Amino acid sequence: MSSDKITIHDIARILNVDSSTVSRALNNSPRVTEKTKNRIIAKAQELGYQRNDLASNLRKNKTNTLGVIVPRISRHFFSSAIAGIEETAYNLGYNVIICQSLEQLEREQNTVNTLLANRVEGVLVSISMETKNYEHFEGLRKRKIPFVFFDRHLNVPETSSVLIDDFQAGFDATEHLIIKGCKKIAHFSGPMDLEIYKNRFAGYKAALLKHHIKFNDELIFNSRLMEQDGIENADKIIGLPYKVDGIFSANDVAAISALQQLKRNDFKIPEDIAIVGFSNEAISAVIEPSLTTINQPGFNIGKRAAELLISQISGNNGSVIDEKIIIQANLVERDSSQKNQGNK
Amino acid sequence: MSSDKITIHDIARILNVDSSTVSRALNNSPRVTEKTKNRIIAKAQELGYQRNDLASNLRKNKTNTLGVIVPRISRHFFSSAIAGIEETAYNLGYNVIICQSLEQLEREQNTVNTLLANRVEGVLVSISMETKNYEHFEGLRKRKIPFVFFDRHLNVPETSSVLIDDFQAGFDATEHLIIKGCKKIAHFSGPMDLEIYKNRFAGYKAALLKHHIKFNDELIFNSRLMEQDGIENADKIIGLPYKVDGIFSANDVAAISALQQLKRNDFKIPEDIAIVGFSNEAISAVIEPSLTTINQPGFNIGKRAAELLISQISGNNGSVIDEKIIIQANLVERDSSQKNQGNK
DNA sequence: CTGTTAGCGCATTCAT
DNA sequence: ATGAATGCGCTAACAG
Repeated sequence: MSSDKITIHDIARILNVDSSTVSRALNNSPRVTEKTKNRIIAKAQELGYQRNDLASNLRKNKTNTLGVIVPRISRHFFSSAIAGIEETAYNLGYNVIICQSLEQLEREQNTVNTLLANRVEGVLVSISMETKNYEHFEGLRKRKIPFVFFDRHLNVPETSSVLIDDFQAGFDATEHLIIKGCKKIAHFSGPMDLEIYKNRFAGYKAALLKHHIKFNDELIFNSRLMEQDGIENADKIIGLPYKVDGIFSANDVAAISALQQLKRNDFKIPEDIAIVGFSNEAISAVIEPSLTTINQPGFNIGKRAAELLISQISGNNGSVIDEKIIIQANLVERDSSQKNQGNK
Repeated sequence: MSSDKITIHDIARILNVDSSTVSRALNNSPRVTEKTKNRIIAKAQELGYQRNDLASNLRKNKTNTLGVIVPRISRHFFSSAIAGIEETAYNLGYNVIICQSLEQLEREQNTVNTLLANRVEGVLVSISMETKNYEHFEGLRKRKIPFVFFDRHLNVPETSSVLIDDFQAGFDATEHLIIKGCKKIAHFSGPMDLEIYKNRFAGYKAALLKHHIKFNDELIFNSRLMEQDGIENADKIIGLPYKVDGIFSANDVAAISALQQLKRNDFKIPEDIAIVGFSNEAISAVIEPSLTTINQPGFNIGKRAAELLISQISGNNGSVIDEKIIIQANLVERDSSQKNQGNK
């Protein structure tokens, strides 16, 4: 009844064999007779034996575990990325420990230590908004634990990243607005320490340049792109002496709250103003038809990042250690002419 | 340089003390002189020592780890719940291992074993759509590992659950439509093995009864409530010989895809048809103003569930072991008169 | 094919 | 206040 704490020794004693035989049998070693193997497995099942992975991993000095650090698990982009990571990890026999930094550097540092203490064999990380340098990842390097950045990265030598092509996405977004006829295009930008926001901003500027539209510093609204920021940005836009006719927002949260705030002030979207914002699969499924979005392929990024990391762990990376994998984001314009939606 | 594999023995050797002293010092035991303690801590830091939690946990027979099983991490309700779980766990010094069942019973069974092998001290679970009985949780019970269901639960004796009041939510949703003037209200229901769908359906029927509207079996569309199901449901509604004027969908995914499909077929929402669907914080933030939603407080449910579980682990549950905590969901009607949105 | 022995890294009892 | 000895549960090297 009480199947509390059954060990291989318990099984061994009952069956009059040695615990090492039990261990071998349970690990399906070829060095045990089919007959005893079956006896052992049957008894183990009967007693409800469960291997203690702590002990096993300690002994083997191998955990088959990856660490993941994301800013916030409840952001859909990250939970999709985790789903992608898990799929790859699961198929390749790895477990995953997930940690949140909650956008705080200090917590990010702590999570690295937690992962280290848990002897993960590799780490996937998307840095917090507060993260400016990679000191706290040096411990991983020293211990030769490979790590791969995804989406939000730092330029660390000999470290790979899996990224969205943010420059291109920013360029596409802005050009899309220009082609629609917009002349005064505002940009909601994020912390410039983060490559992704820098690159999106660069894409914005490049598109203006290409189309001979003068860059206007007044139209750049820098913030942390939270819900409240979008509202405030919208208010500022409304307050400007001239008319803004387009917005390219570097994320969806601010884009959506700005959109709602504009509507509350009787702006018509997109007649008065057109918006492009980064988004993700869930939100873009329900978003306003008027809001063009750039799809962030979280699942694929997670998948690719995990594949890359595991290949580095296994050492079958043909000298490619400082690789940047660039994944294209898709500009998705939603309108009622889009018929063929939602198939599988 | 190579801070590979530093153990307490390494530190002990260098400092000419015993490893047990190092262990004590590193655990801030009062049984070591401040002086040696400082020397040890300094040296540990210098060498980049990191405790091996595998060994530590094995020795202590204590992992301070909770397991979480959810159907799919990328569904916002679940990732919010996980965020709530993590907050509580983090504050109380617990780690969390997250597993996905991907709605498959077999994977759910496997995850239980994985968690068992990892010697978690408690488990939080939201069951898959395929789960009909609790055999595979018996191993937890036998090992005296407490587990708590959240959101999707089974009636297991002596097991607590943290739930949304689905009956009430279903009732509110349906009554809302009736008060709006709807007479022919369709219901998109989910698998009836799951309590949540059963209860939402019961709430629907109760509201009809209260308002003397005859129940019509033809208006019940049972499915797994995926995107494609919503589209198919919408098509069926369009094909009916009489006019449906309201829909109560038991989840958001099907509600949204149905809504889009109806629009594509020139139905006006909500003039032709009104919809209430369960939803979550992210989606309700961007959802059509015309679509009334029922907010699912994922974060709070996760938080409460984790608190309950940890209190059971600690044994300071005053004999309350089979508790049902019911959390109210909020009906949120979105319309343009809603001014004061998005404030922190 | 199976048993014996050893030790992964740590925390803890008991001794001094 | 510190050291010595032990074992958590498991796997692996070496015997036989």
